[in-house]
Amino acid sequence: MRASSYFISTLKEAPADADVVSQKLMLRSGMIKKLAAGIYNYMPMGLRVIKKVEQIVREEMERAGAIELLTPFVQPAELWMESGRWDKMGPEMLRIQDRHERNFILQPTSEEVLADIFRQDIHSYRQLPINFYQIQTKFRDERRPRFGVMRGREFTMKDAYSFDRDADGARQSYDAMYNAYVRIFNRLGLTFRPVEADTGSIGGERSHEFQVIAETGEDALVYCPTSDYAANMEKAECVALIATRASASQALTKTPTPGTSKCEDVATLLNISLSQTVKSIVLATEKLDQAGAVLGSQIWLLLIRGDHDLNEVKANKVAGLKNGFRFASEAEIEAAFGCKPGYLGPLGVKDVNIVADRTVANMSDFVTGANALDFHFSGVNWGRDLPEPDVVADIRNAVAGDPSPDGKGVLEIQRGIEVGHVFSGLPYPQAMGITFLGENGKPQTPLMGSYGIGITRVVAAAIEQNHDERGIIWPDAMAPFTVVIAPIGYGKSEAVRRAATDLYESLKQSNIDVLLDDRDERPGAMLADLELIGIPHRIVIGDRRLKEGEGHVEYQYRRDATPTVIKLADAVAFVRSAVDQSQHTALA
RNA sequence: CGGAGUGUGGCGCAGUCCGGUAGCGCGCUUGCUUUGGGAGCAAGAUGUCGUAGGUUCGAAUCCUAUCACUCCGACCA
Repeated sequence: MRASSYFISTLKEAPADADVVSQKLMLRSGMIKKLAAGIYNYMPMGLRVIKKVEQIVREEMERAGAIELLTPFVQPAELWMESGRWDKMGPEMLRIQDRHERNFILQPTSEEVLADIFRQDIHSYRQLPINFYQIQTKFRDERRPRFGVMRGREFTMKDAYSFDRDADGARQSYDAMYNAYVRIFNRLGLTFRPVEADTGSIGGERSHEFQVIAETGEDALVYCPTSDYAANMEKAECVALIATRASASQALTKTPTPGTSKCEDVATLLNISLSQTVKSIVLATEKLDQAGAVLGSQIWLLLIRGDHDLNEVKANKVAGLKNGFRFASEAEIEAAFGCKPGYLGPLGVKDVNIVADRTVANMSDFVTGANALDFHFSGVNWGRDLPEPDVVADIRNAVAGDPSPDGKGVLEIQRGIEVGHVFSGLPYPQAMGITFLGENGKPQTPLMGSYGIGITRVVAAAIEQNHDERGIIWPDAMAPFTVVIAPIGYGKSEAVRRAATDLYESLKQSNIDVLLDDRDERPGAMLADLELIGIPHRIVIGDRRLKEGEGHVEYQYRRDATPTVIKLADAVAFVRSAVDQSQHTALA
């Protein structure tokens, strides 16, 4: 491609509303242009990158045996009512009406439509397993779109849906997608980590997220450097930090702690470790009668060690809290504990369900609120001072230094950007009453899995992970152009023009995706543009080097600090091997 | 949705408090010079000051409403 007949549109300053580096660089390099909140034009340079990601995804989906199709962006509401998600999804799903006031949605995902396709066209176990995928625009009306295409409302996603006749097949389908994802992100040249994930509101049994490692990532990943354990924060299991409860050694003491309601302050005041304190979190659930009317609220007291944080996803798994909970109101707290928040504790409470974190359940001689303003109890011991907790559960967030749940080391935490997610055991076939005929001639329910990759988010995540103060540093596989030829004085020097054009033609013939920057820009402006856009391999051709010996040019990899002088005659071979080499590095 | 803030040329901003007919930098156009890291000089083009209403002799500026956008929080297959 010649730059003069292409469209390069860069900005020196990023628009004021851009706040993350990938968004700024995508806007400045002319990859995207904002059209509305969370909705972007993909400009030519950006679309090239997206197409390259899509191409790799397609190749690996096909290799894994998935079959491409395309479902409409606009879908009828009926299917979503049938699965129950019409009510469940909330305002995040954009609903529209046609001229006859029929309800439609803009698809946020396509489980229902794929289940419907299965219902119409798959009748026999002989047709299974099958896996359909598409690369399609999605719309999720995020409450607060931000970070450019990282959390846009409209975005491009690859979504695949597998159907199997039995658990064994479902496992194989899942593994095939998992392995395809590993291949995809390796080929894209990204540093990433698959982590175990909670299945969340989509439902299902088994789930992994594929996270691109980046300090600016929104998700916290918990992993064990000495084993293959990795999970996201919501899911990461926390074992009890105290193996067995020590016997009581202190007397129960009511200690004045005026004006100190936080665990940190109490620990400082009493000159004890924060890990000797226990914090109280009060939740409420509604008691309903059979008609669903609210009879009253049930109060729950969750106990977490002072230096830990509550994990609400885990709390949601505790029996009795599964159907949703809320934080108790101040009035409810005063009614149940006879005290304002800040000095709450599990001693002497009635009609409160007490849930202790695994670690808390094994603590002894600990400190909690005394349910009296400005007082805490110290030397608290289970069994002696209060009954054993009603429930012991893992309800806290992991912290760095925790033992790995596989017993093979110590956990660390890093941040990531979720770019892919695989699920198995989805409930939609049951919800929609979908069956096929099994070998025994009887109807069976297929096992469904779904597998997403946020194509546009991959692009942003790649930039978050790979950039410097000058601009983007694309991995070769996603770069809009693999190689750029930057002639100095293209309009003036016949020698430069000829050398640049010859090299350009030769590289094109070698099937290398090459851009010839024949805009005749001044060198400073041209090189700044090319570095901003992030083309990984660059050849600079100028009279100065051409006149040296038999004629030299400069090669520079985008990450290199200084250029390498090479012979013009060797340039094609040199670039070809440089491109080969960096692609192999990405795969290693 | 709660809180905060911003809308002035393609981008970044000043002007608003204190009303007097719109300005700066970048970019863009033309010419000349320049050409190995975002050139210089000269001449130019580009604005319903988000929108609607009001106050006033006069509104970017004051008042009211409205829309859009952004940030923090909550939320998030």
